[in-house]
Amino acid sequence: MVTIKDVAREAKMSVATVSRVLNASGPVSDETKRLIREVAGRMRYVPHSGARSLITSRTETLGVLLPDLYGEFFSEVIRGMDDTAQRNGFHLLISRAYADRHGIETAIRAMRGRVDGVVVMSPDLDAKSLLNLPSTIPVVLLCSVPRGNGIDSLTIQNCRGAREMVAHLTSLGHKRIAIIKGSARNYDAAERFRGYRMALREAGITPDPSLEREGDFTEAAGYTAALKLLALKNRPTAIFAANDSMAIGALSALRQSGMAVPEEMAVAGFDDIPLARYMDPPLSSVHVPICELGAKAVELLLHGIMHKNDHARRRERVSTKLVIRRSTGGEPAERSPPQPQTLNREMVPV
Amino acid sequence: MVTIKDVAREAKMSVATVSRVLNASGPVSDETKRLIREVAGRMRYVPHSGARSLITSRTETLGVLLPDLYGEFFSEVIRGMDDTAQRNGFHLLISRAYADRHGIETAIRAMRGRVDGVVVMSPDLDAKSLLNLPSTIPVVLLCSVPRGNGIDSLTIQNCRGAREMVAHLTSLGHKRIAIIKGSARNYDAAERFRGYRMALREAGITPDPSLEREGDFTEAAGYTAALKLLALKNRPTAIFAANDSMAIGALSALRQSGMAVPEEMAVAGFDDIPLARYMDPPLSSVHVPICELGAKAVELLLHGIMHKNDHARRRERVSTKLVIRRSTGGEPAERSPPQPQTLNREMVPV
DNA sequence: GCCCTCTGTGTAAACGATTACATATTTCGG
DNA sequence: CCGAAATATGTAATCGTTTACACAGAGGGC
Repeated sequence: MVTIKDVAREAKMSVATVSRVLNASGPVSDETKRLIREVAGRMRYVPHSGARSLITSRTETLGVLLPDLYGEFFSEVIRGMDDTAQRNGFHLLISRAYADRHGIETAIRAMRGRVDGVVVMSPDLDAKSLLNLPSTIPVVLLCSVPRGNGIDSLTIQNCRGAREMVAHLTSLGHKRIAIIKGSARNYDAAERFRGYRMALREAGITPDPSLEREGDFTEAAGYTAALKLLALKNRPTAIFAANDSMAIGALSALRQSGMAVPEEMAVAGFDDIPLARYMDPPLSSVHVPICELGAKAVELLLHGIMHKNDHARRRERVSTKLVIRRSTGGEPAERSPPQPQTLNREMVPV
Repeated sequence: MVTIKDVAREAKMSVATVSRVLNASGPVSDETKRLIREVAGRMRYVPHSGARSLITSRTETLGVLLPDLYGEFFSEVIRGMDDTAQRNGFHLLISRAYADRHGIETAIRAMRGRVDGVVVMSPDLDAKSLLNLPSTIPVVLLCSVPRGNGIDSLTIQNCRGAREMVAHLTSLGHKRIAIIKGSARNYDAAERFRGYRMALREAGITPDPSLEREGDFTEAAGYTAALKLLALKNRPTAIFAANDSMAIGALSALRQSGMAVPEEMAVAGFDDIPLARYMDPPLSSVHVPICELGAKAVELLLHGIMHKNDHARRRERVSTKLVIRRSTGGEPAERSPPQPQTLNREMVPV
């Protein structure tokens, strides 16, 4: 492996000068610059990042700690992160970890010295412990309960998004709106549920516990929950699933049971994954700009790193957008005069 | 930041002894061991990986270079990689890069000194340049054209999988089988197309260019291609899409055009993403063990690292599995006596 | 002609770990 | 009871960078 010394020897210069050229620090004559660049390029010299980080105590690497994520969400959030990181000359060290305290602490430990900061996604409601993370380095909490102790955090506007979708359903005249909830201990899930309840209350509807089903964000859970809802003697006329995967599972169950969507049952999801529009019928959903979420998280983190973490703590949220497609129809089972529609509509592409 | 010196001072021992305890190298008295472990734990000492890598010239980090990947594939492959890496005490440095020569070389360059080896996924057929990678470190090529120059490679049994699926369709009596191809310059796509052609030939069917449609692995492409196929005067009776996303797009198009699947048109995909079984009708597909693919890639890489890359080059492939669901039906448009069914069947879950 | 400020370059001390070698102590066979 | 072998610990060199400091020469104001 060629080192800075090799380059210096070859160029008949000292290592200091080579370093100065390559980091554009300090004055160097144009001729020397040219020479050293040429030699370094020819020898394919790349500085050893370990040695560099030893002296500068910067690694130019960001840690990313994720729980078990599936599908679209994972890839999109990483895409956003990597773009922003690369643009700023940073690398991404990615690791999956159990969401509990121990898992996260161990993982952060293991990253110490390898990263300048960490994005932690720990959606578990019970992970109180994040309060006293070994945060000698900047941390950004992503889609996690925003803790008070001075850690930046970034979340989705879950509550607002859910509330808007359910409000849309009530505006269509639905009175019995079921929800398929996300995992019991999941923060996003809890917030979406809160939005659901809020919208019902605002529409003067009393929540019916039999319409509130447990789920876990998988298609299978949506499928099962939908069947249970159909078995009720007093059926709902609409189902709001806390994410698209469950909504798709529900659609599948309804189809098998011969229920017409949206005529007999309206269905809505959350996330707006690319597939949503290719469902039958195309699925109404709450759009989440996942990629942007990752990008913002990294931006926050980089800011924390640049300012040595002594800035006012931020608590940001990315906003969602209602996307109404056919699965929520316009004609609920129990009719009521159609409301004026101010939400943005979108149909299946040509 | 607490260093090994701090620990040594606190424990009233030399750094050498501390290092020996923490790395279990060399003889140390039990009492000293206990003491040092206690002190190190109390002080929350974590060795600086940069310093360590400087002297050991190992980073215990693996680089992963991926192209623009979407959805399931990305997350699954990373899951498999991370599991195996963690189990062996390694970290994952992940980066997206353009698939062309320059992009990959730059990315590998940027990783030098940070990683002990790299998994490169470069599905672009034209990326001949991979031949002379700056491979001072072990490299494993994933889902890429296997190059001859002594780089380990790991691919999917694309050709075989596609061939089996198309053979299944011909066995059902289909004579006019269309294909929606993957991206023109994509290796996996090319192989799947090869399998398609192979199966046709084996069934004594002459390929019809009008039934071979260009695609790019997106739902939108599948949607468009399916519409084009429907517009033909001499329509196919079955559509084989080179991946599930396109198959789903095709299903959507067929549905909108009022075509009954599988009665009027059979549809099959490739990948068997989780959603496949929740389609209407549930989508027949070629199952790819993506997670395992990632795990195997890392295993290969670790092997290369342990053996300092001087082992015989390997070229492995993970095998696919036919999953027949309803979208391929059993009754093609043009009847023929049903064949005995030896393939594994699977229906929508309860 | 002198001092001061630039410019361009080199020397050597960090950074935090590992480890070969040295040293001190104990164990033990004969 | 001696010397060898084994055990336990310390000293210091080393890895590849960056950078404070030193220094030499050039240019310029007085």
